Amino acid sequence: MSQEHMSLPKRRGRPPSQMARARVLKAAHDILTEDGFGRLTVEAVAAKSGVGKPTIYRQWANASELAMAALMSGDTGAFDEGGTNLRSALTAQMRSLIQAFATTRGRQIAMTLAAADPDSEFTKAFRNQVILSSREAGRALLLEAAARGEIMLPQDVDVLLDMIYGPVFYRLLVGHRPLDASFADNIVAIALEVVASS
Amino acid sequence: MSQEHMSLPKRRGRPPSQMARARVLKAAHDILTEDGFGRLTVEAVAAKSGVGKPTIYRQWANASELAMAALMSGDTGAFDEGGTNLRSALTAQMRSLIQAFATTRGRQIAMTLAAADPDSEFTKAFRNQVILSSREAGRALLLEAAARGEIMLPQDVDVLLDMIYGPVFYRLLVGHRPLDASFADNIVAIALEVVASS
Amino acid sequence: MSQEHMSLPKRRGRPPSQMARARVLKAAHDILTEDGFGRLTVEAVAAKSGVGKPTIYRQWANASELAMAALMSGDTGAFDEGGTNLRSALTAQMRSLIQAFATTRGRQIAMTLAAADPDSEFTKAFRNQVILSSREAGRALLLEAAARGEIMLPQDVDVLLDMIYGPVFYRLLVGHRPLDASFADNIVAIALEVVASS
Amino acid sequence: MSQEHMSLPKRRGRPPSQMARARVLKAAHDILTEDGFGRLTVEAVAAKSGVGKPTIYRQWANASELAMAALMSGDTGAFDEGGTNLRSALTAQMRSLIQAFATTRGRQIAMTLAAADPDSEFTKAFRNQVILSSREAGRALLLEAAARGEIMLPQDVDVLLDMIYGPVFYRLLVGHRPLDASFADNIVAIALEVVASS
DNA sequence: TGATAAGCGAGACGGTACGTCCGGTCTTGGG
DNA sequence: CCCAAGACCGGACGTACCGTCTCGCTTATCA
Repeated sequence: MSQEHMSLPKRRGRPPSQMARARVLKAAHDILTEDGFGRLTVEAVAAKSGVGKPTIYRQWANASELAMAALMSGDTGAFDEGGTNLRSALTAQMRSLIQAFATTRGRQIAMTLAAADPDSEFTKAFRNQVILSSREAGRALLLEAAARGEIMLPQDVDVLLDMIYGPVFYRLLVGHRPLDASFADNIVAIALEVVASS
Repeated sequence: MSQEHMSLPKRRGRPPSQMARARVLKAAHDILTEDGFGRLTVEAVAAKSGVGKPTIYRQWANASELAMAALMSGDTGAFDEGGTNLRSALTAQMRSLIQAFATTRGRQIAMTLAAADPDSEFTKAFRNQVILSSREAGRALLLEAAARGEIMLPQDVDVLLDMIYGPVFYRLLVGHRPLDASFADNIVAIALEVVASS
Repeated sequence: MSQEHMSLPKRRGRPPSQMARARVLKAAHDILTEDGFGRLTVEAVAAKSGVGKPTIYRQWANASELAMAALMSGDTGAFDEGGTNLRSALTAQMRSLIQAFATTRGRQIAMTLAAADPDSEFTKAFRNQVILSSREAGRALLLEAAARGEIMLPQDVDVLLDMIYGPVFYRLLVGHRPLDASFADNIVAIALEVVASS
Repeated sequence: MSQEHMSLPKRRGRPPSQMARARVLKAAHDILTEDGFGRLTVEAVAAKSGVGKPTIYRQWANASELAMAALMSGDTGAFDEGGTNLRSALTAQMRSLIQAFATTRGRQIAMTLAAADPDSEFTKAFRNQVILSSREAGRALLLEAAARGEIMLPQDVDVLLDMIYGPVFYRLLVGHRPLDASFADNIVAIALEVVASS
């Protein structure tokens, strides 16, 4: 009696082919990793996947949305949470994040986000799943530690979170300094100084 | 030994036209502010400026470089330094920076940077002049204050600088939170906690 | 031996809808007269008629056949036979024919015929009903007059008929001279000179 | 002082490539003879000729114009004028004409003409060069014979010409009777009856 | 009277071709 | 020797239709 009102649209007509969708995402992902964002054209994806261009355009409005879908499709969003206390957990997460973004893929994610229509629903989903999921995981770690009384959070946690995760994208996009493990460690060290309770 | 390093090649033929260069930059700037980065094509700039495409390609390798040149051309890189002590100076600078980037122009700068070849000399100049100049100004403020004994800097100042300036680009690119004056103030407040000397 | 050849298959299942057929032909006819042959696509007919594409393809193999069916559906093939003697009857028929073809519809008939598969059974029916019916009516008039002894027919009447009716399509297709009533009269005059008996 | 006003445009910029033009026409001609008018697409011509689509569209507005250009390019418009007197000359011309059109090419010419925009300048040139040149040659033959006093022309020679040349296109397009040499002979025979002077 | 079979609309599918935009290059005549 | 103009070839765009194929629904005949 609970989920009877769930979406049972029973739409007429031939349903969209899940196989076509999967082949498109696979092809887009391959092109992205092999040739880069600049080569991810709808034409190339259609040719590589064997799916017609109109079929692609039926689901995605342009190459940017397709790129976001491909980047999301093979992404769990999970991070190694490496320990019980805040410092080790946050450090593990930051190292994992930086390792994930310090590759070609990281730059492609940045380019994709920069090129995307910021108001599209697709873009919002991409932001939440790919960009902000780490930020939310970090927020959870901080809130738990604060609940345990280990730390004192500032009134505006969002700013602190941006100061932790923003620098990763800053270096990724600007490239003035390397993205490496010691960068992760240093950010965590400074952040923990801020929330040191005493 | 004085003017040997001067550039007096006395090359034969007609010299490059400074007027053509200026018209191209003007047209590129106008297109950028009116239509956005996506419409800044060499074709459109040539048509609007009345300059031939080859003339454009002689100076800039592609539309990205042209966009960077246009964005640099009308940019002094100067910031209002609003006071004598660190907090007011840093706050004034951050507010000024955020005000400058919290517009369409800011997003175009991010898109341009994301699309540019990261190894190009042009891109490096753009980074230094448009992106990193604020960061270097901030570094100067911090170093001066440390020299006065007002603050204690961490061993790696670069990380602290990235935690101050990275969040601006993070919000600019990701758009999850607004870029406003209170954001500037909050960042400065947290940063100053880190460097509090006692 | 009487109704064995009748089509009484009494097939099971839902019979084809005569209403769908009528709506398709109506829509095709409307598109043809409003937008021309180039706009007569199966897609457009389906959309305008509210009939599904597969239903259309069940009866007609392509847009050409559909166009021919639409052009045949509103066409009686009857001509005003305006008099008792050969000259007036032939003149009346030619004037009527030219009036019928000297419109947009005439050109569409020519385009349809040119685009159709010449070996299709559909095309043959279209030719006989729309193109050649006038020629056969003319043949009947000539044979009757010859039977009355008014004229002398050449050994190959087909060539004479082609010389009477061919020029109409010639001008229709090539457009070098107008299709008007005096053209009808002049053709009849020359044709009658040929068969003048004495 | 005479041809100074001739077209010496001295246009700036790179001139259109005659080689590209020739390759396009060659490819179009080959496709026309090998696959037929229905397969003559701009896409296919571009692929076969190695010329870019925009280059093709710069010269021809659509596939029909391209087909007409290809059909004109390999066409001298000359007919064997087989003799000194009217009957043999006209017979030779008609046989030659029918032989030229009683092939696949003939049907393609008809289809091309039917599909073409009747008001385009291109179409007019095609009509004059490919369709009506034979008619004008026939007019010349008749006028010469009339000048010699051999025949009596009707007041409207155009109608007579249409009755001679129209039947060829009639049979070509409608296909109800074969296009052969005896058809040519019969048409000439009947036409000469009309102009018999006595 | 109820099963079952065929036709129905809707609509996605893989495709082909369209006509256009822009990229980056090349070739002119003119300054 | 550079400039403007402008055509070149090529790659990709996003759209229109093609003709085919599932769908779930409707309508008829036959068991």
